[in-house]
Amino acid sequence: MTTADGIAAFFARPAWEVAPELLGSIVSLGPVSVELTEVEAYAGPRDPASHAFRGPTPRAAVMFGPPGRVYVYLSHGMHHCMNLVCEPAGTASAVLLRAGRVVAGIDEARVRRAGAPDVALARGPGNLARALGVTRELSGTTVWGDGLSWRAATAPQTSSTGPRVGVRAAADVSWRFWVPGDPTVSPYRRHAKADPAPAPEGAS
DNA sequence: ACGAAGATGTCCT
DNA sequence: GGACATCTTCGTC
Repeated sequence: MTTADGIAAFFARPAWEVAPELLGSIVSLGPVSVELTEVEAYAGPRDPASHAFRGPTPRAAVMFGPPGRVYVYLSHGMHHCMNLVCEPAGTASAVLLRAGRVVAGIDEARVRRAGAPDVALARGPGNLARALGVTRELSGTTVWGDGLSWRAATAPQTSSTGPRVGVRAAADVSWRFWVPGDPTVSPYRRHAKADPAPAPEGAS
């Protein structure tokens, strides 16, 4: 899994399949490395919550490209969010990196996230990108080579699943995956205008 | 050209 | 649980 071809093959599958296997893997940029503890899958044109839902717009075009690249977008005008592109070129899907634990370069991460406790340095997609130093300029680059790098998990992680955070459409598709009980995982927040959550089984 | 919504984070009550 | 900052993106006119 260390060659470019091997990494590309790993990502050349549907995002919902890749996503849980990303838990425990490590993304690095410069001095900072983050071990992923929470991710979300987005399935492209078939997924109303995906930026690729309406086809290859300028912003979403990267997701229609080859796997193993990064898709970075600006959320609410201030937060960068980082995704890893899945599936072969022509098919769009991606995994949003929602949270992780800083395992290298923690001094630099503390500077970038001044005031945050260590467990929160990379908690939430905007904070993860900030701790890592990821900006839109990296969108379209691969996770191998000089800039970003990625290393597979050394052992499979147990994962919990649940609805994705902050999405209005397809609010209850269980494509969020996280390491159960890990303090670096972000809290669940439902979109204010999402359909009401389904009633729990047995509720009246 | 215009405007509404947004894969968020933080602070407030 | 709710408000709001902030500005890009994209659909619509």
